Amino acid sequence: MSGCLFIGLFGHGVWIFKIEFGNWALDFVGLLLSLPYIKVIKLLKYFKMFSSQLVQTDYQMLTLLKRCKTLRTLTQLHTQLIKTGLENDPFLTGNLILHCAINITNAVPYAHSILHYFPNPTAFMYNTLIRGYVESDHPCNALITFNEMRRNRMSHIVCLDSFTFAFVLKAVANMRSWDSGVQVHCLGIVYGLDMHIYVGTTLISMYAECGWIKEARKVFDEMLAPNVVAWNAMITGCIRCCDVEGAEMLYRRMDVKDLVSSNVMLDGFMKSGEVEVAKRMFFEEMDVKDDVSWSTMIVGFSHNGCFGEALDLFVELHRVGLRPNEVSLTGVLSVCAQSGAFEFGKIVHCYIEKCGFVWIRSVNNALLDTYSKCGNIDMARLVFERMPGFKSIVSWTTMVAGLAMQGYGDEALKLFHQMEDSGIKPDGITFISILYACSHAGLIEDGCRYFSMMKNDYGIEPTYEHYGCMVDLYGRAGDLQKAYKFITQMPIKPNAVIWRTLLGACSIHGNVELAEEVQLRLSELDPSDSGDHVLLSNIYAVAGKWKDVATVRKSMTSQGLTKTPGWSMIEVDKIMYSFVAGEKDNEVTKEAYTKLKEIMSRLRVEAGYASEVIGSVLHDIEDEEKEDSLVTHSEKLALAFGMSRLCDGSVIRIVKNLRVCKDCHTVMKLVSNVFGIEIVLRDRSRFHSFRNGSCSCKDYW
DNA sequence: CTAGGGTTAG
Repeated sequence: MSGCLFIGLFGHGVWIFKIEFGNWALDFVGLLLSLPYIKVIKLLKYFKMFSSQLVQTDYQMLTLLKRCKTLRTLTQLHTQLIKTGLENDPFLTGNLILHCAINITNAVPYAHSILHYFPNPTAFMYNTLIRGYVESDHPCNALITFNEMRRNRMSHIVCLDSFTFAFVLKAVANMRSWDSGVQVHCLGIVYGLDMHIYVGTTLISMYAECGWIKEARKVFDEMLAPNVVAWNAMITGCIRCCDVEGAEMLYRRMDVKDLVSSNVMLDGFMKSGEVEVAKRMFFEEMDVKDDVSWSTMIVGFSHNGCFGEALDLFVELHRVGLRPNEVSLTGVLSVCAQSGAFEFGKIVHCYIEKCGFVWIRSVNNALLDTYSKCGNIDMARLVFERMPGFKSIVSWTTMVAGLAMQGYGDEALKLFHQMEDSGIKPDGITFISILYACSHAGLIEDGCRYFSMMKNDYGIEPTYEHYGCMVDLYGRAGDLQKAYKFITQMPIKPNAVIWRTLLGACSIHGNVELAEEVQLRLSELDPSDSGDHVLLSNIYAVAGKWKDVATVRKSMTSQGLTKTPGWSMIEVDKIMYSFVAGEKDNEVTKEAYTKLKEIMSRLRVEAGYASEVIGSVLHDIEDEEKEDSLVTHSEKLALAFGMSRLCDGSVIRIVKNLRVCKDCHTVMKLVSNVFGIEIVLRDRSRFHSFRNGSCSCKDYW
């Protein structure tokens, strides 16, 4: 109260005074108020001279404080404060809490203890502490602190302000707990702070984050004078709730647009899959672009599977003289991971080491994922072990998933226990990796145990993906009846993906009868998925039921469904080459075919290979079908091309978008033996490492 | 000495 009056009376000069001495100076205000204006100014001058020593100590302390990088050095400084009797200085203690809660990792509880022992904590201290909890692992502590603050307010110690509400609302948004959000909103109204522009903007973000777009819109519409930031928050909210059209309408209505608005729209178009709109109408038209615009585009391309465009833009970014930031780096690494661009990934890794990005966790996690998805588990392990600072849940889960994909089921489970020991709590995605590890390594009992552990010990509600893993676990192992029973007993209605998983298992184990029943369910849920029809027709083909094959294919044609074209990619000299089955009219493919011919004849002579497709079984299929079955799969072409181009001793790494077929799998095994080379093939479901005539999947995939 | 809107890995 006195502070407000003081500022009101003397304006600017006093404001400087306040900055220099902090809240601590307010104690003097009450004394000064009773004196005439001129005398106050004089007094102030004397006071400044007199207290310059003190100010000196304050600044020294502040400088020291900023140098503290760890909790250890900070506690030393705290001790120093206590020894010199400065511990009751609200300005210094406030800064101590700020530094502790914001700049030092995992030190928020310590900050809280400082506040706890401070006789009359200021609003600044509370606000800072709440702010610290927002980004912590437990944002709910922000709410607890908020309530503590309110209790103290009852005894007239602190006053809630707009900062308080802004931070608390952010915590609520991070927790996605809309009921607390509504409560805090109500309190904001009680305190008359809901119309504050900062609080209002945070309210919009909070509601949108929790999926309450209507409420967000209401706050926005009721704002007296929404500024650009508020508009941007509203547009972002629409995009979060998948309403790109609404976002675009708002964007067009804006009087003042800044760069952020355009970046939000870029992201919106990318998220809704409108890559061309983002590129042509926005990115290329923008007068001013910053690093966020570039990273948004690279990440957007990556999410939409436009790998070539993402890499081009990354190179372009260099060409125009800009430097990639951590976000564009994670984006480009994600492209390498998805496409298996191992060599390109290694170059990005060098850059990361050289430019000091190794300290950023998100970059490290992306790097880990890249090596793991490029089939180089040793490099992935290295990145994981050398990761600076603590390993986040993403780091652990990525490593577990990587091991699982390569078939190291036991090691994946061991790592999971290490993660628990290190105090990191697994979440739903961690369990997907664990269940995946179990199903791909044939660890059925373990899988069941982890599934119940997830529900009972961790209270994680299984999603479709978890159920899918379980169906896969039973199905892959050949217990189709158990898999079927599991589906019928699921507490949620099984979706197409679940049934599709069972269909896949039917295909592995050649169960025509169950496959037909599953197909019936699928035709109700998702009749237009060409993959299902292809799978069913393959099951018929293996069983020799050629008439049924023809029926399925005919019904596909009449529905206008076409088979998803299979592609395979291989990297040679940092260039990605992609092969599509049946394509013949370019030099690269011709080269691949020539080499393949040579390879296959050597396999026939030296390993007695005979194609599983060519033979008597084919005479029942129509001509078109025959041709389709005889078309060389893309992975064989990629293999041949790699063998023709890559030097001896290098590993052949191929990425395929669909699952590898049995014939290609056999060919790869034989090639690894006859030619003495190593092949790493990543298909849609897992990794296959071929060496000395056998595969790491032990023919279990 | 604090604040609201944009891109980040599993």
